[in-house]
Amino acid sequence: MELQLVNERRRGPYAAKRLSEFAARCRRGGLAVTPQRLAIIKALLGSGEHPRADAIFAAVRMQHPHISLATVHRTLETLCEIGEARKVTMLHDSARYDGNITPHHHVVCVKCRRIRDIEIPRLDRLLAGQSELGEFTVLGSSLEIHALCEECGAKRAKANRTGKPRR
Amino acid sequence: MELQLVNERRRGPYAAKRLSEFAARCRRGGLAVTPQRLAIIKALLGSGEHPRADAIFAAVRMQHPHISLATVHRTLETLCEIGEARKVTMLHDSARYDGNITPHHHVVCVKCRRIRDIEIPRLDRLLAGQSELGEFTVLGSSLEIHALCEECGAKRAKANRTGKPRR
DNA sequence: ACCTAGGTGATAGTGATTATCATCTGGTTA
DNA sequence: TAACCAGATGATAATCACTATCACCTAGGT
Repeated sequence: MELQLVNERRRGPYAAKRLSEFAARCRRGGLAVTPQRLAIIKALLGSGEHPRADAIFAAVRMQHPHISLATVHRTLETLCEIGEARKVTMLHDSARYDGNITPHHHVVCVKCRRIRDIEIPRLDRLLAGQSELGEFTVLGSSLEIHALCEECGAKRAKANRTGKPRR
Repeated sequence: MELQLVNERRRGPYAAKRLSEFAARCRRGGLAVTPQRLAIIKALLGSGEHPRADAIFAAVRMQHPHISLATVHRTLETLCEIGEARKVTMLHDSARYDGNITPHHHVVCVKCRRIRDIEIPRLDRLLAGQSELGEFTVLGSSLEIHALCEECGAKRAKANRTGKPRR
C-alpha cells in the first residue's frame, strides 16, 4: 500500500517524545520556555484535528484561564518558525485563484508567495489508482511544493553576506 | 523528467480556447453571461500569477471602472463552483496547525474540512530527488488530497434520496 | 418590447489575524 | 540569591479579506 492514513495510536508516544525535547529545542531556537508555550505545544501535540488558533485557545484556557488569544496566535506562528509545528498549507492568508483547470500542481516561494504551475504525471497516475483512503472517498489532489524563487534566494544570499542573520 | 514547470507559452492558446467555450459553459451551469463575468475569467486566464481577488479587481477595473470588489469575490467563487476556475488551496479560510513535523501529507474533506495525516513514501522519494525546479530551489512539499469523509458522504447520499439537489 | 430570476454595486458587518503598548517574567549575570 | 532586561504576555484597537444585505439593474426567455 502506497498511501496510508497515519495511525492515531502513534500520536501518544510521539507527543511524549516531542514534549520531552521541547524545552531544549526552545532554547536552541533562542526562545524562553514559558508556561503558555508549554501549554500550547501540548494542546497541539494532543490533537489530531489540525486545529485552528481558536481551538487551541479553547483547550489551553482550561488550564490557563488568563491566556490571551493573541498569545496563541503569536505562539503558533513562532512554533512554526522554529520548526516545532507546521501549517497544513502556507497559503491560508487569502484565496488564490487559478484559471488552469487541467490537472496540475504548484510550486510556491516561501518568501514572496509567487506560485507557478507544475505537472507531475507520475503523481497523478499514483492517485488515479486510489479512490478510497480509510473513511475518505478521494476526489482529487493538489501538491504544494515549498521552494525559494531565484529572486528571494538572491536576496537571502546577499543578506547573509552583509552579516544579517538568515532568519 | 518527472516534475516540470508548465510552459508559460501554453497559456495564450489555452486561454483563447477556454474563452471561446466560456459562454456555453456558463449556460450549461445555469449562469447568465455578463460582461463582468467575461472580464473576470479573461483576467484570470490571462494571468499566470494565481492572483487574489484584489489583483483581478485591479485588472478588471481598467475596462469596467464601475465593477464592485464584491462582484469579483462572488464571481471567482462562482467560477470555482461550476469548475471554470480552481483555488490553489481549499484551506485558505484560516490557518490550520499540525504538531506532527515528520514528513507527511493530508486528506481534507471538501465539506467539513476535517483533516487527517497520510504518508506517501513514494511521493517523498520522488521529491527527494528534485532539488531544483526551473528558477525554484525546492525545500519541501505537502499534498492536499481532496476527499469526502464518511459522515459527509452519508449526509449527501441521504439528501439525494430525499430529493434535495446535490450541490 | 416585456418580464422576471438572477446579477450587480454600494456598503455595512463579520471573523481571523496583527499591531500596539504597558506590564510582567525567564533566565542570565553580578 | 537578588537584580536586571530582552523578550513574552495580556488587553485591546486596528486591519484585512471576505460575506451579507438590499435596492436597483439586466440577460435571456416569452
